[in-house]
Amino acid sequence: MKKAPTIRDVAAAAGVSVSVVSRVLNPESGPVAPAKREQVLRVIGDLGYRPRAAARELSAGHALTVGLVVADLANPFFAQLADRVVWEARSHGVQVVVMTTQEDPHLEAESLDTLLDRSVGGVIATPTGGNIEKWERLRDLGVNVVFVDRTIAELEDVDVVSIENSDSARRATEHLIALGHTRIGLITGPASTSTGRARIHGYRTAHENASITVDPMLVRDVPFRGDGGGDAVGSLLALPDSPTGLIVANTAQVQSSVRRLVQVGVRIPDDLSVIVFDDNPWTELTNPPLSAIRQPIDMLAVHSLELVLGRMQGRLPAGARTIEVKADFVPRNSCAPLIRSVAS
Amino acid sequence: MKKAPTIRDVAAAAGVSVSVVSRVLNPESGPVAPAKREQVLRVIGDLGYRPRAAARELSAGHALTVGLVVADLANPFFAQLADRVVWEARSHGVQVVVMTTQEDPHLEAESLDTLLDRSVGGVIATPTGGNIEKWERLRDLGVNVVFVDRTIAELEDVDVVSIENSDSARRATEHLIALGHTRIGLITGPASTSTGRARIHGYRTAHENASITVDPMLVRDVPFRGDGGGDAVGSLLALPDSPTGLIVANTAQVQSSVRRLVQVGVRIPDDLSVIVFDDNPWTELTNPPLSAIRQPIDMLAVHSLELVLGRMQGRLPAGARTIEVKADFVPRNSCAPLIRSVAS
DNA sequence: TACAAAAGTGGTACCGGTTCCACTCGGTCC
DNA sequence: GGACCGAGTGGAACCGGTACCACTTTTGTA
Repeated sequence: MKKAPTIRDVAAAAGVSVSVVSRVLNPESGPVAPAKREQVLRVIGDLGYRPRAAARELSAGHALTVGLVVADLANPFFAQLADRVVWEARSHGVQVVVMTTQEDPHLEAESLDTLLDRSVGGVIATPTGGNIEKWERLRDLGVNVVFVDRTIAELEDVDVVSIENSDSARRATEHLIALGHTRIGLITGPASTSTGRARIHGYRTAHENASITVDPMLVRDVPFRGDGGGDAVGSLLALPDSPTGLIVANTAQVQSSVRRLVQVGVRIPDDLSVIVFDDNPWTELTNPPLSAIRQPIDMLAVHSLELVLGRMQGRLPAGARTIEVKADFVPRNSCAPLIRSVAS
Repeated sequence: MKKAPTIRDVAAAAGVSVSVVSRVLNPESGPVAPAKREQVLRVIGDLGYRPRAAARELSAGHALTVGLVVADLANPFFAQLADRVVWEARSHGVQVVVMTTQEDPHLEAESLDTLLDRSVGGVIATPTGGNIEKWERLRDLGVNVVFVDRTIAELEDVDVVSIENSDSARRATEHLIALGHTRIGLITGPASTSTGRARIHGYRTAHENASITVDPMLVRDVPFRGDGGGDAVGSLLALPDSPTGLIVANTAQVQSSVRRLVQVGVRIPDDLSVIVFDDNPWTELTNPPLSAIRQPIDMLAVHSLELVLGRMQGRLPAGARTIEVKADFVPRNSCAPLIRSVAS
């Protein structure tokens, strides 16, 4: 087991001082005679020298690393987000430390502490909603925070990148209303989350615009983890006047909701028209292919990273920024016009 | 923007030397009087002191970090693997730096260099198959490498965790043979990968045991990325004597293969019996639900991390270890007995 | 009571970079 | 010819921990 060469090894081999080598490594930090630069670069190549990140971080006080804090990589939405963030980061020479919270504020707090130890320059996160003081502390210590997908209302001055949640929910709802549906179920994340609230809001707006009163029983804001989606489906179907349309407005709940629908033998779209939030490669392989709101995950990733890196390099004006990207509605075969079967 | 406290701040506030504080932090490194320990711990709490990882790494020479190098987090298999690895690592107080290769050896090489800069203590990877010298160099520099899912035959003395690839493919094939199928297509990863070869081997073995000769035209080892699966499906169906059974033996190819099958209107299982490798939550929501080989991803993650951490802490005997875990066959409704329709 | 061993403590070199400062050159300008 | 400049260079402090060593104070045992 050999030992990796250090900057002093390089300096010695090139017959110069460490200062010169350092200046070759960071060209902005000072002049080097062209001949010596060549010489040093050659030695670096020969020795296979690479600067140790830890040493650099220690003296710089912060790392060229960003933390990515998501709920759960088993959720394709977060997985794809992580994929893009890692990819974009790489092309900027930045590494990503991934942490998962499983939607648990305690784990989130732990993750943030760990990231702090690592002196990360920034954090991209889908916050659980708790840990308000912790996020503030992070920011006070100079860590650039960007919330993606969700946000925390109590926390001002934080950059946010999300989709137009309310608008997307409104459009999905309008689509079902236009097909004649008046009893539309909504399954979404807890009302304690920004996305949950926004999507309920959009759903309500569509109803108001069409002068339909919303039956509160049709709106289910359920926890992300576990079988929240399945249970919500169960109780919606058990209603005396069960819905003819359903919007599953959170990626984490789509699988369990659809599974339950399949289990109980609901025919889609004959018995129930369904629209789900977040398109992933499998939604078009289900039976029938599901109409979906497609979140531009790439855009979310690109903008988040752009913001974090921009802040880290101090090339962004002060003041929090909010970026909302548009989500597309992708019609497939899971929605049908309402046919009044018995009554009317 | 405040400045985080250092060990010297703590020492000063507690009226002791930095050595004492360091010993409180690392109990094994020396004794501390109980009273002073209390005192120091209180000050640490008050100040919210946390040791900087970079400083620790610099002096230790290696980091409490492992690199995870996978092809692509958009693939549910890798995503879930990453999820479990991150989770397990967290519970051991270790952070994970994730890198993706997109199956490109150049990107892989770049990733390895970056991880080296970070002085990671270990790397868990699904290698592309290239970069043999690079992997060796990594090992020579004291980085503990564990290959998961795949391996590189040319590289000895590397720990490997994988499923019983050959055996799993054999069982899937036998299942179809038992249903009367004799012309069974196989779509799998490139024969340059260990998994590709092993799965082809298992497929062959099942045929030999049943005294069926394998038509080489039925075996398609195609690239992971792009629409390799779809194209393979297309050409298999275009054969004059097209297969009545199909095994898609690689997660990365399942989606595109199934999509193509749906597109061209093949009826499953009436026209074609299908078995796919890797069960993910969506495979039972397709039409029909797909019979699958379920890889115990949790086990892969746990064992990989166990190996890496064990090596990092030097509590594992020398000599490479190979762990193979069993994969289950999950029968669903995508396989049917062969009914000789026209001939015979 | 004597003396060795163990417990407890502080000082400081070191890990491998970055950065500031002082210094030496040539060349330019008055 | 002396003052002044900028390019080019090396020395050394510093970032925040760890670990070794020397030292003092207990404690235990013969």
